[in-house]
Amino acid sequence: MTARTAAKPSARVRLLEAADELFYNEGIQTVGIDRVIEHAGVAKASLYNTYGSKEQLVGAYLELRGSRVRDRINRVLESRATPRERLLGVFEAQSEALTSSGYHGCPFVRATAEAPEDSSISRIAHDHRAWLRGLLTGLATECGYADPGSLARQLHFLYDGAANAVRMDKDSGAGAAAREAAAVLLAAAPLTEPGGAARPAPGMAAQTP
Amino acid sequence: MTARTAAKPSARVRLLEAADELFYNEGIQTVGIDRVIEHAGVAKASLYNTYGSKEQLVGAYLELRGSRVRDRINRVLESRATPRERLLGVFEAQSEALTSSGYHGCPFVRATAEAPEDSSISRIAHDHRAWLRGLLTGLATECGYADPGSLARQLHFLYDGAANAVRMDKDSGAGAAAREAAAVLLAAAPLTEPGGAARPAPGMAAQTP
DNA sequence: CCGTCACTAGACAGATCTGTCTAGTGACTC
DNA sequence: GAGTCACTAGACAGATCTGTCTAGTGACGG
Repeated sequence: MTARTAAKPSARVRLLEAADELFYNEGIQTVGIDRVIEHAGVAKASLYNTYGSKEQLVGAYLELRGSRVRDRINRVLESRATPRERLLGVFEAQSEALTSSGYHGCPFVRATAEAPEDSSISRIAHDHRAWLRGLLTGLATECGYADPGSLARQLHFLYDGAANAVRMDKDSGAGAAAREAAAVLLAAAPLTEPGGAARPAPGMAAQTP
Repeated sequence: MTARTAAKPSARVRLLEAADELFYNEGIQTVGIDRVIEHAGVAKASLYNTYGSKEQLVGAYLELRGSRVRDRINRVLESRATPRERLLGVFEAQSEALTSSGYHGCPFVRATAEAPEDSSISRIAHDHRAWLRGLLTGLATECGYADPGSLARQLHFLYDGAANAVRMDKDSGAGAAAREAAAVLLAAAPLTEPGGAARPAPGMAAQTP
């Protein structure tokens, strides 16, 4: 419904674009409604007619960010053949985003830092993180790792750590460095033994069984 | 100067304690001055006489948090003999903090997320991060790793990722998991070859030389 | 006894924020 | 031509925030 065929974007779209730009670049609490409507070139009543409240606009902004990230990762994974290449492909997709100009850290981490513990922001962030965690765990399972959950968790640390380093240390090579570290973890993680003993992980092994 | 011998803490101390508790638990922007002075049991004029502004009180809060973290790490490292044990000791010190009740993520990450890009908050966070990065790099150098800077960077990803997972996923075992991942990276990283060829890293090796 | 010092209690100013409400405009359809 | 729909412009209310200012209190030292 409400399909716009013409060239001029609707107030809803312009508001979302303005919110995306301002909330991501400057933070959610520090950007007021007036800034958003001014940047969108839209009346204040349009915002409250379409989104209802600032909180719901913030929710729409985060959903947009999340879907972009998921699309980007899925797009990269389509061109990867093996599960191992796809696991590393997650980090390559992230590197694309991290090295693009204007990257200022994970929008979910930043929004959650500004929000109360149990807000709708936390819920959206949690859903997105669960999606990524599930993706990593599934791929690790396909690879035949003995403990795909633990491996996915460690890979997730690298993923988050790299995003954080770009924001806090202006370390633009963090994505590539995280990919290298991920490759090391993949090479070292123990596989399930089908018949005999697959290579049993250098370093320390075996959780308490 | 201004040493208080008696039992009742000064307004300065009570303010800092209240700021520490409220800013860390609820965020900086969302906690107003009135909440802080009420919680400290102190008059508003006392705050502005001692700290001058909210921003400076926030700075004092972050300095306090940072010094506590550094003290905790240094204390653990004193009981570790080898450089490798000390590197892992950093993660063990972090695990202590991460599993203590009331941990809500890295205060620097959260404060930076709320602050403009170039504020005093960012400066304090940057200094603390540089300290940790330097510590990791120095220990990696002592261990004899061929590229201590890269290894320290990857360990830092794990460190930040674990803290983030505790906050965003309520993953209370993240600290221990990060320590295990760190051990794997340590075992796999190439050492400098003194005479012949030291074990040359499984997985992929060698940056473009 | 008197001055100093650290502090309290709270009114106040000025700014800013979210959200509501009124009035009106332009395009499109029946 | 009339009605509907999406939208604009901006005043307004009510709350909240930082920071200032006045007036006063109690302890302590010389």
